[in-house]
Amino acid sequence: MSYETREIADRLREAREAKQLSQRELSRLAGVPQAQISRIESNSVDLRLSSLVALASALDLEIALVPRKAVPAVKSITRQTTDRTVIQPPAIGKEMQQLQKAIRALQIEAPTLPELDELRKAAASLQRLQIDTRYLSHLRSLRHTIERARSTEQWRGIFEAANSMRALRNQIAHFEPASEQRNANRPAYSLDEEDDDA
Amino acid sequence: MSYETREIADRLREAREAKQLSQRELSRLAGVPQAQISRIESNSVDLRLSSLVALASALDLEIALVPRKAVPAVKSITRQTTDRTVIQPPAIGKEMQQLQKAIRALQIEAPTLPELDELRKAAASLQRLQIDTRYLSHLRSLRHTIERARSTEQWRGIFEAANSMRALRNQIAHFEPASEQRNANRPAYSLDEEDDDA
DNA sequence: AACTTTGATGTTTTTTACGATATCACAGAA
DNA sequence: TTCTGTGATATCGTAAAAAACATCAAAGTT
Repeated sequence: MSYETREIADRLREAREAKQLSQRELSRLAGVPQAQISRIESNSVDLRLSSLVALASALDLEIALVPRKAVPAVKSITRQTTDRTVIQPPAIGKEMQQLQKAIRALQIEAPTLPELDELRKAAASLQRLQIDTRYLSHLRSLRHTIERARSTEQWRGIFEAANSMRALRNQIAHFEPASEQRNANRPAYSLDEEDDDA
Repeated sequence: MSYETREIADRLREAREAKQLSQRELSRLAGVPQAQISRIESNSVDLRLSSLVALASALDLEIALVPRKAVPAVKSITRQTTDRTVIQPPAIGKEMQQLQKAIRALQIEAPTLPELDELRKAAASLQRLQIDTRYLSHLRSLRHTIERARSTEQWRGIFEAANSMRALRNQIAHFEPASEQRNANRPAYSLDEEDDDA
């Protein structure tokens, strides 16, 4: 496809990756088949507006028709508002991903669990800090706690996990105060979900 | 079609009308059949991205994927940048439309005429002022001059018309200085060209 | 090594936009 | 009135996207 559509395709992929979603997950959220998403992102189809809207809105984006003159200003605003994600060391990034995955799995299994929200918030809040690799084992055991709780259906474990996670967050925030509020101007949301679909 | 696409369709129509283009003219510019434009504006098709891009770019618009959070800011910018046109008294509006039509006709007949650009600029500049109905006859005779020049191919008439138009503009700007740059709250539409395609 | 996830690609069938063309009613202007 | 431009529709054939599968190789995890 043409060059103007390329940018749109790229923006979609970036947005998806920024939200740490796989094509399949996005597919579920947007109701667009994964195969189609792959083709769209590689700019090999002339997609219909309905598909674009579905994907965009699943990614918290909106389609705007902007006067050419306003494009630079809009880009600047967009950049400002765009996820400024804390970049974690690779090992930490991976582990956080696993952790999110565990939480998602839990959510599927026990969607009504009230502690679940706590857990998600704590994870989101943790995600916003720069985490040193020395906390890797903490994260891992945190995840194990969650997984164990899930498999045994001992929901108390979730409660404990949420507590430990908050404690960890506070500890990191305390020892590494510089990294907190690194994004002073904008709240931004790095990887938190804020609102998952149910 | 759905509700989110409605807005896009509306934006397209607004942009077209703000540029004083008929569906057929836009059709020519964008290479999209008039019938299709009608369907699109009435939101009765799920148009392909390529069509959207074609129309948008003919209308000097660009498609942007904006984070939800940034939407208000972007709207504000867009509004700011959007041609805010003066709302003329009906009679003046009609006459200005006729005048634009005459210029367009001329453009088709003698596209290479160098005075034509002058003429267009003068008309655009005039358009930006609030024109009192007492200038109606001026406008009308201005138009007649242009039409006569066109039919007789006496291109000198164009030159004169451009001059008179500039003079008229200055006179109005002088007697009605308050109305200049009176960008009311409503962008509305009305008439403005700002920059045409070449 | 066995297993899972991810993104890409292929196939088939169904749906739909698109382009071309032709009207049509309506509104203005001559 | 007559003529012209406008926007909305209708029909038809073609092309293409979309949906629903199924794989598959690569990379990662356990």
